[in-house]
Amino acid sequence: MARPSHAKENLIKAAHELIWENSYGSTSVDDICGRAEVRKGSFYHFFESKAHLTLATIDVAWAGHLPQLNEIFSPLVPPLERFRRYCDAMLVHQEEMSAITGHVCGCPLSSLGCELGTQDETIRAKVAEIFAHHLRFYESAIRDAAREGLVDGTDAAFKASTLQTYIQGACTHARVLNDLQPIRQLNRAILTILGASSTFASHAA
Amino acid sequence: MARPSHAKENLIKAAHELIWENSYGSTSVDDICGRAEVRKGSFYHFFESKAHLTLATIDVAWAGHLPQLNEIFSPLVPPLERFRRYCDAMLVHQEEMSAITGHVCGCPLSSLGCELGTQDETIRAKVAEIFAHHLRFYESAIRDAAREGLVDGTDAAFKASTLQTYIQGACTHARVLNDLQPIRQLNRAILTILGASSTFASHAA
DNA sequence: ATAGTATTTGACTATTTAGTCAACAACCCT
DNA sequence: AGGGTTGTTGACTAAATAGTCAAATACTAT
Repeated sequence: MARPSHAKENLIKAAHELIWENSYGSTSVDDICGRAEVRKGSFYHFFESKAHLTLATIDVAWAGHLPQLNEIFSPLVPPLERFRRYCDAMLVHQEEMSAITGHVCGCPLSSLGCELGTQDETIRAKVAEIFAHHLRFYESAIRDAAREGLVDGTDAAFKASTLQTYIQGACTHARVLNDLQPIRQLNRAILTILGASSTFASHAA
Repeated sequence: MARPSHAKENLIKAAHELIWENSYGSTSVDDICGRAEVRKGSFYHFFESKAHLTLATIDVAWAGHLPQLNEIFSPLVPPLERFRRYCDAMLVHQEEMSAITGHVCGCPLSSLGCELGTQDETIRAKVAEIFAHHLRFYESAIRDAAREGLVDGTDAAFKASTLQTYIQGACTHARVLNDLQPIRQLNRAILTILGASSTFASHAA
């Protein structure tokens, strides 16, 4: 063993930020090394390529995100409030990024998956896999809401995937419009899609 | 006047295809020239830069798309059928692209806007402007549907923007999953969002 | 202390990139 | 027919790009 180093994590953090804020294509290895304050030799000591670093970036981001999802979508939380908290957290997150970068950045996974979806199958598949995980949180919240009579429970799987598509759309749209409005409307739209009256939203709050 | 040429339109067509199928960042000027069978000198005779060509690409695509929108969303078409036709046309289009390229390609405008949203303000603004045009078609269809008692007409503007967000999400999601399913479910989801029973869908068909 | 190992470094290559330019060629109009 | 204008060409530059490598360095475990 030798020489403790933060280079690897610095590179992952820098890559995540730069790709999220800009894009995969416009972020060079030199850019990443620059922000991470790591020389290029070290980059290739830890990662085979830019694509491999990007995969690591996704893994690390997901590992950091999962505990939050588990907390927000805990079965102890009333089902519709899960969505409310989820939307709140997303808005806070987007507002922070917007304040830092001067742009609405949207969902890093979504943007990356969209950009590379047709080009890098490994990255596309990993993004898709993480989306599949999200779907389970939505679906279980919908079923719990149905059990409490808050929403219609028929076809929870379809409703969950509709929600996911919508959430992804809100992130993309917010980025394109450079406007947080779609994120602000997220919870209201989710309730509309679920067929729960928007009264539930304020009630849960 | 001198020498009629197809170089300009060939370049626009090639750029549109390559950027849609891959991405802006991974499409080089040489790639575009290659597919258009035009030499690079000619490229720069017609366009200042790759970004300028991309803007032209958006303009031309929109000019070609507008007549179809006008037809599909004609006030002579029953309002909910407008959405059905719109979804049908989108599915056909996506299936074609998928057959040609081997990938689900999603919405070229959406992908481009997402990729460049934080980097090229001119392109972002143009994409946003075209989205704003689309919104009017949705909104007017919703109002017409409300007048016929097919949907609840309160907050047509909110419902239209919810639809747009959803549609954009479906395109992005389909691309990331490399699966046409979100597009196939589009009409059903739209009816759900509008609060029209899905019976209307088959009725309209 | 020091041996061994993981990390760091900066200089290096080879390729790709956007963009330039001056000479040349084809067409339309008169 | 031929002049003027527009389009074409390919060779050119300069910068950016991903990725390599051998030598140097700093830490840890013994």
